[in-house]
Amino acid sequence: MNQVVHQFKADFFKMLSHPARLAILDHLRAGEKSVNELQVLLEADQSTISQQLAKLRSGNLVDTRKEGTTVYYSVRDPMIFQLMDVAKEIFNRRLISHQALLEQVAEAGRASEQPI
Amino acid sequence: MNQVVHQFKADFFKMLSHPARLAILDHLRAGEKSVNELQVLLEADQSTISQQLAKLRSGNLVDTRKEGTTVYYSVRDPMIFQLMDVAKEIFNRRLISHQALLEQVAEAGRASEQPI
DNA sequence: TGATTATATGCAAATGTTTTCATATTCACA
DNA sequence: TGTGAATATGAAAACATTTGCATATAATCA
Repeated sequence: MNQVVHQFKADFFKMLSHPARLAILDHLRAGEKSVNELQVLLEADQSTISQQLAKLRSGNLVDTRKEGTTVYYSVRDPMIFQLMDVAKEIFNRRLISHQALLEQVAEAGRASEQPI
Repeated sequence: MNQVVHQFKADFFKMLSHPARLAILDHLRAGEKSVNELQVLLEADQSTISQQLAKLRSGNLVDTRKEGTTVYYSVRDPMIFQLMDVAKEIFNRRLISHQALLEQVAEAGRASEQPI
């Protein structure tokens, strides 16, 4: 396993290392969504969503379909969901300590709830 | 799935978004390794390895065991390998276009081979 | 104790990512 | 054609990560 391949894989995981992108992918589990729908679901502004989508596109994680002025996004390979599910399993097994998560949740409760 | 959880998961994937950290984890598949062994395997300098290990520690991905002045690292939850294997599968299915990988490999061939 | 080996940490420079705001493009329809 | 709606892009500021170097700690051994 050489350096180039590891760099390549690192770039792939980097795609998944932003909360908005994970949220987008989660919403796409149910099927394709338009930019506007995602914008509403994530409560983030248009430009932010569009730029995160651009990243997902550049990483070939999503496909697009245009209908009039509306662009629909969908995940290219549903196996990405399997990956996310394995990650979820790892959480459930407390690789990341329960404590740390609780602290973050408490922290978020104290601060006003923020959109993406 | 709220914002805090997505942030938490994003941080987790971020752990895997660096080539040196992925290389370290791959080497740990075979069992625990000392910092020095990893240093040799990755051809990176001591401080760099140590700081990447510090990240993996802070993310609770690895455990350490001290023996004299030597510190041995091992992965805490082997399920992380399952995650990496699913990622590999996704590559094999060409989620990431074969073309892009070839370009990067060619690029790396042109430039002199670099350590981590 | 002093020297040596193994590992960790602090800090500043270099680099990369994210956000925000403004503007551009594309399509539809009056 | 002109206007509005949906999406994309550019660029600068804010922020985070990575690297390299110097130094610190901790254990071993002469």
